[in-house]
Amino acid sequence: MGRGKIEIKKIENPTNRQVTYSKRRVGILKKAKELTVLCDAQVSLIMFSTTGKLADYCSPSTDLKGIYERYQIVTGMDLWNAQYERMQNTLNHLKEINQNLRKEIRQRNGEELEGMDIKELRGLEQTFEESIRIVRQRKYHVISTQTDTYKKKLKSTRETYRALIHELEMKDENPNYNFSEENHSRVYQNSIPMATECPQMFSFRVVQPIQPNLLGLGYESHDLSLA
Amino acid sequence: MGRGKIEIKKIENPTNRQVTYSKRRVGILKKAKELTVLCDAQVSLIMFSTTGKLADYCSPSTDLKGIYERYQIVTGMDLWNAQYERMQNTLNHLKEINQNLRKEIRQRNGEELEGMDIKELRGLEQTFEESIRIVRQRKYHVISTQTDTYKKKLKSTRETYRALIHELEMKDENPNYNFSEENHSRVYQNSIPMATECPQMFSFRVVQPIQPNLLGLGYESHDLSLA
DNA sequence: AACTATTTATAAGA
DNA sequence: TTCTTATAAATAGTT
Repeated sequence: MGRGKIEIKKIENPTNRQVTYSKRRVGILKKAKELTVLCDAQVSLIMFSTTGKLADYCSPSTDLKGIYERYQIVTGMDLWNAQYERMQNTLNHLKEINQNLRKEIRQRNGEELEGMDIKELRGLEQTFEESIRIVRQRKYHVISTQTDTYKKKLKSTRETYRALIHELEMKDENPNYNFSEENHSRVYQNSIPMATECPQMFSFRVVQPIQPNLLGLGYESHDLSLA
Repeated sequence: MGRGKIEIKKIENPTNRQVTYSKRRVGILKKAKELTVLCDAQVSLIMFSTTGKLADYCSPSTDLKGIYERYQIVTGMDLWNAQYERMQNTLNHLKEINQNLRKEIRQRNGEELEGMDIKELRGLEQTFEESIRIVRQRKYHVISTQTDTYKKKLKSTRETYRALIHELEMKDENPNYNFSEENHSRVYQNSIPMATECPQMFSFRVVQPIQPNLLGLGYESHDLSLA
């Protein structure tokens, strides 16, 4: 339809191609609109030119999503649903795992014991016993480490103090006065309140029998009394 | 373009409308194909007639998914991504929760205690103590219930046995022989092995001091010795 | 972008 | 539906 008939194959001249695209784009859009109005049809038309420019039309009674969904229903073809369903499955699986983990935690909190028989209860009890043993071990380890650290700090402070006293002694150059061993002892005792610079420091005594329980269950008091 | 010019508005006669749709559908599909070939464009055309029949065309260089993805990129419009992203977020959130739950369980198993300070360790220990208390309580409850049940069964069995003996006595009609109270006792003792019909039955003794620990911590042995 | 000769699409009828 | 055909509409090549 024009001055001359054209063969339907790619127009090699880019300018020509672009011009033809512009003209025909308008034409097909008009056709799409007319089809929508005349025949009460739902139409979606999307075009990308070689240069990537988008032109589209969608009949006003619907939208792209609606068209696509209807397309899927009619064709049975699936563009996104597979992925969507896979995600949904993963989601449900994770939720299930979550439920089980929560239940496990609740049982470890001593809840939901109704369904368990004696064997299971004894197993749970033993798990707790083992856990409590490990936690206590760890606790003592932490305490020991901290106490050692503070002991070292204290020792260092004492040595610094002793050095200062010694220096003072030298500077005084008073040959008539000498620190006795006893005085030294007093000085060290006075230095003890400096430990308040380490507010977290504490000594502790463990209320524990000398002989460990021979049954190996070790149900002594594990409370720590702060000095 | 035809014998007469028509106004672009819905064709009310359904037959006419259907005929026009058929003709124009062919026309627009041809136009779409021509546009694709002549201008090297990417085209998607989807049409639903009033009767719901689908007709579509998609340029061979791509597919519907490709067209829609490109459409989304160009328009910035989002057809499914919002939902998709929401799911992805939920998924990640669930994964995170699961991680935390697993960590909690590991800590409750006495693993991963490295980062915890004394206060936290003491808290964990107390949780264990409480849990162990509840589990033991439950365990004793289950055992007591079972034992009661078996006691009742045993009592019932003894009564049945006694009744049978009594019946036998009557039928014998031997006035020279009577069961003494002593014999009765023996009979009951013999009946005890019948308890083996209840294989799960057991009596138990709790190794427990008469006086509870006054500190309220109750670290007695909670092992049960099966009789 | 406008023009216009021609081709193409299609409305109405069969 | 399909074919026919008169006519409207689209558009290729030109300006």
